Amino acid sequence: MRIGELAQVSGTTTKTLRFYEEAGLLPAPERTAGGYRDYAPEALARLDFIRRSRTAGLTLAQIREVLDIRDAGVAPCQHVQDLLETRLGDLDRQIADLQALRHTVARLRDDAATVDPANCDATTVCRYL
Amino acid sequence: MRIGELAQVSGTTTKTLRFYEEAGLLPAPERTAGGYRDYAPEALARLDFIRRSRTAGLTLAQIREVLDIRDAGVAPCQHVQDLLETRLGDLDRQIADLQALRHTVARLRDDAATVDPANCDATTVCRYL
DNA sequence: ATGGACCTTCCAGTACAGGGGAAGGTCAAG
DNA sequence: CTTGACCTTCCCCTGTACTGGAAGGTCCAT
Repeated sequence: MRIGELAQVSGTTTKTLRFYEEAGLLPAPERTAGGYRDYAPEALARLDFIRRSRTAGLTLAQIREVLDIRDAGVAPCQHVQDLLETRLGDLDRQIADLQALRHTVARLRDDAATVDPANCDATTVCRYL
Repeated sequence: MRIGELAQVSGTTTKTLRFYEEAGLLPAPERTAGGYRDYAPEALARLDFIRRSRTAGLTLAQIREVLDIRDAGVAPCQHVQDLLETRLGDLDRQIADLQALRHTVARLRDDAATVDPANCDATTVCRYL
């Protein structure tokens, strides 16, 4: 399978595939006589895994970790569980931070909405922020 | 006031102050005979505004917009209200996205937790993702 | 044999908000 | 007079996940 075809069936781009290879997420494939990359069908499953992992919010570095463990011949299940657990903690923290920020911004907006703009003057920057 | 002192009282760094000047957030200050930046006390209020705006999640580009309006002699109140409103919408969307992702990841983790790792084999990447 | 689609490598840039460090100038104290 | 703290400009680097484009090679049909 050539790179363009793999890009199409995996729903990505040739640029991304070369980038993943460079980044150590995809093994370097065989080459044809003419120097073209020639992917084995397994590459698609690997790309699906990468896509699903990205959807779960894992970084490429984290995905590479999992793939490296698998490539070493070990089932990465425990590592994946740990990663998901960590990711869940990150998400909870991130959501809590954003909600706190939302309260702050909502408060600022409410304050700003109750004031007659005619009372503003340009010499101070802006008292709402 | 020299740059190091302003950095200290504003709780930032000299690098950041030069960067803000370069980015158009801080006006170029006077220079001493020796070529040192010599800030007027007003710079501190401006930096406080920038800090508060950053805390509210505004980007430097958005803050620059507000400051430009003010520097043109117009009270930027309405603009600030609009920005805060937009920012609130962004936050709501971002929080909703993260919560959806949290559900997905929690589901993945729960699935992963109920399975005996001994049943995993290394030939597939990992069926949890 | 030639056109066009596809591929190759390599270099550079995107957005964000600065940080690191070199080479050199300034200023006050000792 | 020299030391040390502070300042100047300059350019490159950080991390994330790609994206764009140039110059050139390959392959297949016409």
